Amino acid sequence: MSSYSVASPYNTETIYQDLREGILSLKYKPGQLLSENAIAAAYQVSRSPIRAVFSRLANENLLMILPQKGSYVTLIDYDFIREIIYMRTLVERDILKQAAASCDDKLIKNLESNLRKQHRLADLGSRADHERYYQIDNEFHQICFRHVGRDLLWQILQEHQVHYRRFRMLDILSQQILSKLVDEHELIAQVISSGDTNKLDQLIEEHLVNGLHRIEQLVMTEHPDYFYSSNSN
Amino acid sequence: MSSYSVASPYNTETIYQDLREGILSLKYKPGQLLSENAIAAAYQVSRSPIRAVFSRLANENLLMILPQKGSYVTLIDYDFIREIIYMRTLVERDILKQAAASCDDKLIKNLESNLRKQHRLADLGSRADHERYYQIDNEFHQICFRHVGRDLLWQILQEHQVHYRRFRMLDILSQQILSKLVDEHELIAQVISSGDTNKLDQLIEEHLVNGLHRIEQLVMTEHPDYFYSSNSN
DNA sequence: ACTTGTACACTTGTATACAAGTGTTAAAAA
DNA sequence: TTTTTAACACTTGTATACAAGTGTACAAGT
Repeated sequence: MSSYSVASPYNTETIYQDLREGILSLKYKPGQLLSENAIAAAYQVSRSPIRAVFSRLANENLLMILPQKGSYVTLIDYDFIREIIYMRTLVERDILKQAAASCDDKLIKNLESNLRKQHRLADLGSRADHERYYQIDNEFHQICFRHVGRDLLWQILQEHQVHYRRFRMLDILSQQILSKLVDEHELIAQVISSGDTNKLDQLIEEHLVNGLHRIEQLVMTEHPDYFYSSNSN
Repeated sequence: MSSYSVASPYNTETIYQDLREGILSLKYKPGQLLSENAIAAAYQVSRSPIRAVFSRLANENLLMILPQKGSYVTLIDYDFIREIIYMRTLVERDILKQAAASCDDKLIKNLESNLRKQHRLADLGSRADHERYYQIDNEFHQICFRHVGRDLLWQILQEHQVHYRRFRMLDILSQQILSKLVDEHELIAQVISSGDTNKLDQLIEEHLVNGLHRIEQLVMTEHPDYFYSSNSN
């Protein structure tokens, strides 16, 4: 290594995280071309580390590599999302029931703290940072998983549901008003602390499936070019 | 390309599938060293395509690349398995209930056909092809998913539960007698066709969790070097 | 005007030389 | 004998040259 001026300030793992986060946050749009040379130049490295990164992204279905043509950010698979939501509903239902059954002051305190954060952001109206809201929304659910000792499952779900994450991001970004989402979380928290698990089934179902309807009606008309249906093709 | 004698008979995708299948079928043992040069030589290609493959495998947590040291087949994460089984139990419970509710002749015919295959293999005793049994076992569950219109979810679960697959393979390989597994499937099929969904919850739970107990008692003592616990470390 | 063909500027795929870290082995020094 | 040191045979990481396919732009021919 020639000491200075040649070495890139980025290491391969950082570049991978960067690109991945860029795709998941919709900074790189579904369908967009990502060229090895362009990315390599941007990060001041050769194509070698970029190719390793591209291979990983392609393997996660975030990038589609077409030999001799180009590499493109994958479209969001609508059918994929539907199945993930079905699974998430089943899991979340069970987790939240357990949380309600073993609810204590600590859990209530954590959930209320999270809800305050959600309110603070929602109160900003259109000036709210929607990406930040996504994080806090996620945190709400994670608190429940962690409370019943399933933090690892939460992490597994996160890592494996990359398509779902882009869908959620798009859903939140297209929300004019965040308060509706906050209200749903508020309701869930109430049910957990009151232990009234009867209402929970329908509540969770609605909370997760609502997003699917919103996407169907609103986003599919605005960004049909972002989506893809593996069944209809 | 110099026409002949130089080009490898393998393409990169084939090599990837090969190595992946090798790891999942336990042909490559957990903890075993896989060197880029060795694999490259075996497939008569340079390190470049192998590195791409290794990157993908590492990203799926099937290979651990230690820079300047070597690349090793990952150990099976015990805590990971536990969480996957928890999730699988929830999903399978719901799927099988739906299957029981919408049971028809076609479903019964498919399940019985599958069970006959299981019996044929189990009757061979110790001469049975255990890897083949794994496939048929899988097929049994897939039939149920497909019947309720969730074939895509089945595929998603398959792709994402690579650790679980190694666990199942090890479980089946260590079974002296396959008939116990066949009996469990037989019972599940009966419940589906009879529509007696009350027993289903416990049945599925046992069917999936039994493997966990078997591994705890039997395999952990025979192959402790195959396993790893992310919680205790 | 239309068609055809060619050159060129892209794209990813592969092979290879070298960089740099690690661990072992064996020889040399204490 | 013990310790230290140096050489060597590995490992993966990076940069680079070239191979080969694709699409476009533009000019020549019909």
